[in-house]
Amino acid sequence: MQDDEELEELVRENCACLRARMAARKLTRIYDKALKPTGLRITQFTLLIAVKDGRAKSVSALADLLAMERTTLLRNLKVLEEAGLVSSEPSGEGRALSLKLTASGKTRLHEALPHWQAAQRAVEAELGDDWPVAKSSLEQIIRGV
Amino acid sequence: MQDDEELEELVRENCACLRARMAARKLTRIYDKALKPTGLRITQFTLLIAVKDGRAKSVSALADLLAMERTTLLRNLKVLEEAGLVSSEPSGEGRALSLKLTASGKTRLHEALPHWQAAQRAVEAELGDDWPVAKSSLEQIIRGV
DNA sequence: CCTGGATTTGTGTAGGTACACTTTTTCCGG
DNA sequence: CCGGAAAAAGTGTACCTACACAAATCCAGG
Repeated sequence: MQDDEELEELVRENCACLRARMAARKLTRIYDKALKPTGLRITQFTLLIAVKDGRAKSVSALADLLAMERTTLLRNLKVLEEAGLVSSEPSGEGRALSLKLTASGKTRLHEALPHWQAAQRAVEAELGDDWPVAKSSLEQIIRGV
Repeated sequence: MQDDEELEELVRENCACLRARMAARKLTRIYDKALKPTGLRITQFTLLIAVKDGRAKSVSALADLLAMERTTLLRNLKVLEEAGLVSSEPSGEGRALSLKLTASGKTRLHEALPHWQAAQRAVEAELGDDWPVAKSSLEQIIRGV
């Protein structure tokens, strides 16, 4: 048991979770702003891409792929379904659902891609040579922890 | 169309925002779980520490310090006030509010510190020598972007 | 056939996030 | 002194996040 003041200082100077959340907030604002003209948010945008990709055979599998709690994904998908961008139907395998983009979803995704690219380029330019290092660090956290 | 496929691949393999959000989600689940017995979440915990520290002279200044949108911070503070852990009153300087921990807030923070430390140690152990690098990367994103 | 465990999807509740817009207060130049 | 710019706090709406709990479906052993 050490001094509380010291521990609090340690939290301020070292907390991995605080730092990750701060970084996520900053980046989310940047990407959301860039995607604004398309009416999509970065979460919805990446979700559309993950659904189109189709390598996840169920909502549960997709949640794992996105390091997202399953029920969170369910709520996020609901928004996209109500917007007519994604459709879901029984896949025939177990109780799993099959997800796919609607025509409207494909169009919106197509329109959004350049806006994403602009944000991504701005971020990479800002970070310069440190971006590959940062990317690798983030992926290690995602995989490892 | 083929161009789009390539861009979508780029999003999956490279998006800074997606990676930051995934990392934040993973870490948040770990820290929230560790803090569970205290009834605090990691956001509330770090907010208590930031308030106790007292180097922010207003809610707006505190928001900047935490890379958080001002109105988000307002809502998060409201939860802590209703829980009786934080109190706010006019500071006398401009329209700014003065924030401070209640006795109850100090107690809860004291109880939570060891739980935070356990989570932090686990994460640092998992990342090993890469933790300093990851930390530095996150801080660069927070500052730079 | 059928039951019990494993897998998957769904709901209730609660908190975290932020944009657009508004309201309140202060401060300062004329 | 006064009127407007600047700064700070507050509200409406909508979406993101996740735990606890429940319901539906499938599959293997009896």
